[in-house]
Amino acid sequence: MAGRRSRLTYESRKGEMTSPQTDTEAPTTRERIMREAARLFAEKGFYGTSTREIAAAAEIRQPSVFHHFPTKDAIMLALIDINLDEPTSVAEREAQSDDPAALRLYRYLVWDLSFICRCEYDLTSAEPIMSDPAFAHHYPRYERLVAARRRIIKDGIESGEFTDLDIDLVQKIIVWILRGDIADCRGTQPEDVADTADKLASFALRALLKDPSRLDAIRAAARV
Amino acid sequence: MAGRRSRLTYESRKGEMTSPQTDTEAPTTRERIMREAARLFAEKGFYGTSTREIAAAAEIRQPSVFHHFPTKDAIMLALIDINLDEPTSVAEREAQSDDPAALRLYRYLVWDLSFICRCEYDLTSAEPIMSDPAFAHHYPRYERLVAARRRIIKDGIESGEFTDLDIDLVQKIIVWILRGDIADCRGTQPEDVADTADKLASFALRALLKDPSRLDAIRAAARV
DNA sequence: GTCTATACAATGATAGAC
DNA sequence: GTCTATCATTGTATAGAC
Repeated sequence: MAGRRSRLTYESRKGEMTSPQTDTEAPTTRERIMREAARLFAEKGFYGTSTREIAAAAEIRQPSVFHHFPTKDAIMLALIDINLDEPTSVAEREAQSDDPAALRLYRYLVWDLSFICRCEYDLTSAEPIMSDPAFAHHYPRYERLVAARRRIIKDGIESGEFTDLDIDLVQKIIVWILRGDIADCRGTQPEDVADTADKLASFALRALLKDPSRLDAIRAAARV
Repeated sequence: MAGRRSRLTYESRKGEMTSPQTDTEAPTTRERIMREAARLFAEKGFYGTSTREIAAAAEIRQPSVFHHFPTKDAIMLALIDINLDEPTSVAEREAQSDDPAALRLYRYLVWDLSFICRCEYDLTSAEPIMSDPAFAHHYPRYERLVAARRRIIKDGIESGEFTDLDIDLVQKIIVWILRGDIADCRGTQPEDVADTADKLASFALRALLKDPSRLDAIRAAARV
């Protein structure tokens, strides 16, 4: 049921999304530019990748890139959008839920970790660029995602489900795990995605839960 | 005793090190170049930082940089050295120890997390550059550090101290925490360093330990 | 050891034909 | 929508005076 709902949300948004995701149609030039740019940004960084390399990988000439994106920055911005839009929406929904915090955190983590690996664009470069002064305009958007995650952790500590740890430190570790997984999952098979997401989310919850034996019940509850 | 020993190792090495660390002497031009380069690499990436910017920050002219380093790459290589040399040495020593794996992992983590924050060069850029094909020559050196950490985790799982988790996944998470702390600790006060290192190492061990109530005993044993 | 001057390749972006 | 041709700028690195 939960899976069904998120799938519908997904489908209904597809028209306005920049990604074809599971479509079988041939990718448009714009999509090819984004895909190859994301791959190259992940490998050599945003500044280390030239528009000529992107064009070559997308099999067009360098000036043609600028027909689809006004600047090189705009390609990065499109990737940042993908990296922030849906994850923020899901995190905010979980932040407002009345379920136990441990269940909400587990659900969010599994969803985000899966999203990361299923996304056809390599988002490795999109996370660390948020610390780049040149892209500082997007701090406020990122802060919404941070605030939603923080809320869930805070609820868990206040309800006594989680050990009384430093909220911001826990928040940081969660971001590091998400970023690490982004950088790590390039090319992972769809089979392993759900399994890895479960293992990573379980690791975090085992460290957080005052009673780690609750973990299996939480995992079972999330599968409903 | 352990603290004394590592301090002596430290001091005896100082002559051949590129870093003045706790010295009160004015930094040499070479040190200033490395410090400012490290700071700028962390902010805008290796490729996003020009030798002109580095020179300006170090208060010299751009060609003067090339009197101290043959190429721009060589500045990065000097930072990679600092990021790998001592941590590998400490990890390999702990890998060969006969102490319980949980204690060895905790000790290594606290040492490395403290090293990261106490290092006067911002090593943020040195870790991810290991995935950059242009710096692939250093894979073998990095692999030694990875192997030593892996050994400790493996020992802990085989001895039954740790939950039976995927070794490589645990290894990855530990790297993510170390990298995250590197990127996070720029400008942290020396007071917080030991406390943050303990909290991060404790988080990892709480997730790993089959019996989390052992954590406080481990922390106490490491303080001897 | 630092400087000025400069070589020369690579960069992001534009103009205008097709 | 893609191309060729090109521009202004910035990049790393060198030569040689002081």
